[in-house]
Amino acid sequence: MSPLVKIRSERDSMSAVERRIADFILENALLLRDYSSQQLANALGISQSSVVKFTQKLGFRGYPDLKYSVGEAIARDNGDADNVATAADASDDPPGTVLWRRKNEAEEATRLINSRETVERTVQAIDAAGRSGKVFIIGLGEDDIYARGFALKLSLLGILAIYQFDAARMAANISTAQPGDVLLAFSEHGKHPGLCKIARFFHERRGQVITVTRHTSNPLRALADIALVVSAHDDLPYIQSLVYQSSLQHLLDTVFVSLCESDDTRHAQLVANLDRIQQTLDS
Amino acid sequence: MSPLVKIRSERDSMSAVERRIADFILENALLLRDYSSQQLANALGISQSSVVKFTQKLGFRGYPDLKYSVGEAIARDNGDADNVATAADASDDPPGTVLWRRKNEAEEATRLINSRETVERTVQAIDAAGRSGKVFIIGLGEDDIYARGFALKLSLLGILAIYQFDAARMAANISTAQPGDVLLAFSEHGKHPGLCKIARFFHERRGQVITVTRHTSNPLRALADIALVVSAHDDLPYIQSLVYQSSLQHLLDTVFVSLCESDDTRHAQLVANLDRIQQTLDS
DNA sequence: CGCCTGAAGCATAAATTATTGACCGCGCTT
DNA sequence: AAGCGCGGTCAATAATTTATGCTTCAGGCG
Repeated sequence: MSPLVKIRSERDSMSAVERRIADFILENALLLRDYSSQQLANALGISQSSVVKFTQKLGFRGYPDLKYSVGEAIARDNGDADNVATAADASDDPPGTVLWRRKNEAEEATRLINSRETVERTVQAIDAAGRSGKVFIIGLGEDDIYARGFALKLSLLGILAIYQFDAARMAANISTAQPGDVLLAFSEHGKHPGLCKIARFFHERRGQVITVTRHTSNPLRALADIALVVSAHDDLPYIQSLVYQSSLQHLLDTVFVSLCESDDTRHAQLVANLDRIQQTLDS
Repeated sequence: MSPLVKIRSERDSMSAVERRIADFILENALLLRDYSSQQLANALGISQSSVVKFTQKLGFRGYPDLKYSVGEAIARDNGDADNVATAADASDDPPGTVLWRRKNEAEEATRLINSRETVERTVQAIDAAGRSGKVFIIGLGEDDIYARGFALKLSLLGILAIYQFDAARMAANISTAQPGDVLLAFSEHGKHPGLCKIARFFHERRGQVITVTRHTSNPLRALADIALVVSAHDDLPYIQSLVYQSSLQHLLDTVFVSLCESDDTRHAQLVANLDRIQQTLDS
């Protein structure tokens, strides 16, 4: 039980000195952290032993025990209140805190708009393609590095991933596509005509098209069998760009983790690959 | 800030004994209530003074202060224990929620260990180099895409950034370095001898060396004029890797945003560049 | 190889906490 | 009214706990 509640409940049956101690603790619980039993006694003009006896009467092992309990109680009551409070006056936050909040909002929003089912279907499609076929990946503009990063990760899982950042070359690659293969197309605004053309072409060859775009209605997304979407907003364009990228990254990471955990073989292969890379790098 | 997060974040840069203390506290935070510094020392077979020094290094006033803080942290976590519990086994979280929590912890820890001052100095060094000199950027292994992404961003700000992912070529580039130039070296584990050699060489040419590594003590970091550090942990290696990357990204974003906001000219240039790119892509 | 730095322990000082025993005032009994 | 018991308080002190200074040792570097 909360020590503060306990103190209040017993207050009525206390002696005068004890009651003064009780009142002091109830009123200054926050300050207690910095008080030793001696200091508390001085503050009230009483002896230190009275303080200790007070705590023992209440059933604590001693003064430090009471102090610890009061600390817990305050923390519980405040819950995350003080986080919120300190968060409000942002001036002396560690650097990056504001940005971090923006990112969190966007990542959360992104999580909410991609249903479990969408993610699941994505994972299954890539998994299936990885077993018997190929995964084509294309990302234009700023998305290219994320596309490329994802392609690298897939290859760590033993999935054949073909990455291109050039629409024309990708068109050539795609002519080798088989039914069951997957095309992952990244485009923030989904407006690139070349990319749309590729998606259509891929679709004709009976491949599954997965698009990754901003959460707007856009031509590319309209062509998708599965559409992953990213939410990210900020008034400042350069912040918005960072926020978009981190949400995109998080979405991809989510898919990747699902993929890892969908299958023990893949998982084992990944761990082995990571180890190997680590050793190569450190040498 | 939560002492447990703090302990985790600093764990990497600790000595063996300190790390054992850290692990013990992280694993047995609940038992801490009943441990004096001496008992804790006995449990680990180390000296009591090591325990006290450990707490002081972390910025606490002493052992009781740490203990009190841990008590608060536990209480906060348990405070809404029912909420947490129901949320946890409600497996109908949106996908990616667990990963997101991991990332958040790591990003928070990373924010804590890079002081405002460190970030400021980094920004100023890059800013100065951007005006009258060059910024060299090298990233090996998995860090390369982050190094490259950062180089691209700098160039959007009108800062001359020279990116390489190859130690040998970078060595050649560096021979053109002038005093006042900056070298940004990325390496998760900071153990690559070639990179260290480059950093030393660069230092001789009176350039500022900024390193970005995991928050361990490592040879590369030791050579730095300014050391940015990343904290990231998870039991599963592939999760840890994702978490590391997102913390790294966030750190870089933080620096980038500071850079943007340090100067109106740069800011304007950036906005113009972003617009231009956008139009090019959508066409 | 010698120097330096930092980590860890030992011994000890300082502080905090817990207990003891004495004193006081109050109410109750005789 | 005097004596007695009792709870409450305190000063003194014992016990425990925490903090610090000093020494030693090991690893890195010139």
